[in-house]
Amino acid sequence: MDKVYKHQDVEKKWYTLWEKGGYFTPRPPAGGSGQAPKKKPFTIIMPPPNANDPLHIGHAMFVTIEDILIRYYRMKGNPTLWLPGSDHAGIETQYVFEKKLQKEGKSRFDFTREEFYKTVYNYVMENTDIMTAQLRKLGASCDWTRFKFTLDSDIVKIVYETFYQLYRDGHVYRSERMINFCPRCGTAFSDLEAKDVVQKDSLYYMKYGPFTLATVRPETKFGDTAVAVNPSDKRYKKWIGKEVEVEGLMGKFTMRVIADEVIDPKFGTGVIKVTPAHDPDDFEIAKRHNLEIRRVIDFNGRLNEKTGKYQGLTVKEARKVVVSDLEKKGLIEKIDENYEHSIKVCYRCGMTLEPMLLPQWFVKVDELKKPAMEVVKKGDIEIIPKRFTKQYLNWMTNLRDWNISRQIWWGIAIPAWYCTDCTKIEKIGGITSIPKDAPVVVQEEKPKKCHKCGGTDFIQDPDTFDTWFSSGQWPYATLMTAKPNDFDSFYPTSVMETAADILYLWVARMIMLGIYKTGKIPFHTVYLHAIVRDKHGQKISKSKGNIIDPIEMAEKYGADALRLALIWGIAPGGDSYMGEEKILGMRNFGNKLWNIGRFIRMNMDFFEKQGISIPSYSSSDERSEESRSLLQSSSRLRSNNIDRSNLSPEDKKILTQLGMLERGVTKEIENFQFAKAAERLYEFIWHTFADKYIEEAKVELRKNNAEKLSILIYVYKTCLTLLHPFMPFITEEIFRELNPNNKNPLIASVWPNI
RNA sequence: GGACGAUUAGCUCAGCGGUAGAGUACUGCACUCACAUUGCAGGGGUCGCAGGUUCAAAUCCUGCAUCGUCCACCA
Repeated sequence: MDKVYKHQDVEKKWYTLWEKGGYFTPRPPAGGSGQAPKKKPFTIIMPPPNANDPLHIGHAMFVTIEDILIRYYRMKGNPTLWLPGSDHAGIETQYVFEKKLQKEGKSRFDFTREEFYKTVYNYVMENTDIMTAQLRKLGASCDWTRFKFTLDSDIVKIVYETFYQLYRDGHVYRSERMINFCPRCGTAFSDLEAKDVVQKDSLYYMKYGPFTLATVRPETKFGDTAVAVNPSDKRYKKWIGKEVEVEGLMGKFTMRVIADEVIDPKFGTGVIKVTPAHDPDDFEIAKRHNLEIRRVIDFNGRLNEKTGKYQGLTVKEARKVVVSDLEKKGLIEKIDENYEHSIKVCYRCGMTLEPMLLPQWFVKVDELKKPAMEVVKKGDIEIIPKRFTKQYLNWMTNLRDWNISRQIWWGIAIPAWYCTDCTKIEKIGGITSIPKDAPVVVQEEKPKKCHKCGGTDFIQDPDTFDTWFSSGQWPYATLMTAKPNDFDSFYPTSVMETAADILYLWVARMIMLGIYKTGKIPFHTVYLHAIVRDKHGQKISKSKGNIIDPIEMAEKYGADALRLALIWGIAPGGDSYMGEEKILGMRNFGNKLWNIGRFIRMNMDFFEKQGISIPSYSSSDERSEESRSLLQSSSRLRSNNIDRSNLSPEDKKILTQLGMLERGVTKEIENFQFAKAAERLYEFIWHTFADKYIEEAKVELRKNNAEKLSILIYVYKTCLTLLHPFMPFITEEIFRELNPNNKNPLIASVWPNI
């Protein structure tokens, strides 16, 4: 054995051997004679990484955890499937790509939609290759023969079927509602994608006919269609229902005064202007009072032709100009400059979101959420850590209809068609707007003839699906399309392991859609890991410059060291911190492990040269399928050639401790306590086995005590087996060094039976 | 405005009813005989604050403080 473990060569070599050997593909349950009870399949659907960016440390986190589980169950003999994939990540990818275009001085509007789609597709394909190579580097033992992409035609077909079904069942509808629109990204977002930011703004008290009212958005005044007060507000009672005359920037106009319960008399002066087209609350008020809805801001974030000389100004610019003009006219009474409130910004680009009216497709969640809550309440789906159960249920309770249409090109086109003869199609600020009540045909193919007017020209809905609408179907969509019978064999899956911050965005939707489409839960257990932080506990982000590149770390210290460092010292669901020193420490552990192997190998060589035979102490490499039953039925101590009475107290002690370790590690893995399992192994291997037992054994080895060596080999090999899920490469390499003639690699060895 | 989490050794975190733990950092000694990516030895904490329950509390309860996360349509 080399003096130093060379992880670069070893990792590449073994990954190729494993993959070529077909070890990642699920094998039928053991028990050739058909006597052995069939073991339950163990399945994880990999959260598909976005196909637009190389992997970051968070990906390395889920790879580590999932690979530990997968390797463990595979060694236990369960038919084990880990299905990999990648996500087209609509908005994310389009954003990244448009930024790239911007650098080249271009925009998406320089392309036709088809060209754009094709260009992004090629870009994504290139990235996918990088991404899958990186997953391999980290040791992910997933089944590449079943790799799926969210835009694979068979996946898209299933996404469409679900959409048709939802539409037929009345769970999907098209409607005009106030949505969060990002003028820079040019698309609407769901509520979850709108980030709340608290900031200080000016609150303007402006004169408005006989009233003074407070607003932070004077620039929207051109869209006002009423003035509202609280019905019980004595100050304004006499005005309710009356028309008032208001002096404005574009002359005098009249405005109706209405009363609505939502108006807080304590806010400002107790009077508000109602701007239904640009404020969600005002929109609701307008619906109750049948007010006119007048849009004055376009989808490009600029004021439109209804605003006279202000047309073309951005919201920000317009606010300044409008305020200064109002001041000139003496219409501003006072300005509170320290008004603190929260606004919604685009989670992607940080731009202030404009509440806008645009017809959108929605999933009605009322009926979908009921069973999705039930299964969690009843424990059919267990969420780990437990505290997220409450969060999940709470969120579900308050869940509102889900906007699933996005005004972007990169994604799955919505299969809906409108007859151009009986529909008035408008282009507003780069957005194609189709009226909310337009007759729609929901199907994949372009319809031939309009049932209403007989027209033959149709336009497809210009929008694409929210990425989460397709990834929300991932567990069943993948299994229905990967290999024949996969769905029957592996659905519902065992564990959904993912980051805690997408519990709502993704997990909740998978549960709702999974139950709706298949009648079954998509997975039994949800295991949520928290975010990886840097060594100071800071959130990792590009802007902070504290990025830890997992691939760089794996190249420097080895994937094994990185993997162990990632799960080291964290409670389930607790935040993980990651510093280079930690990886270094784990690399050192690997070095220790390697040197124990060298020590044993050297002694084996020495004994063999002397012609001393080493008794076999039931080594795990010989646990073939045939010997499995033997192992299951009898104690390993009795199944070997060692006379138990010869064991020294130290031997008995180490074997007892080893037994405890086997039980401990097994229990911890099954309880998702990976850090505990790893710590037990670390402690035993280094401080119990190496520091104490081996040191004591040296005396006996010098006396050519072959039985001592056989116990060393046995304990060590067992450790390698137990450690394999955590550090697959180095354990596999040492294992081979100790058994050069054994064809059966450690990845296919049998987990110690307990 | 709600909900949840955190507060333990210089740093990052485990422990969650029974004599304070890990990694890392630090100090001293030790390199022919597996490993200096090492070994041996050691220093370092009234476990955020204040009450309470208990024979016994980092650990359970109550309140407070600070930090963080999520949720919520308030102009």
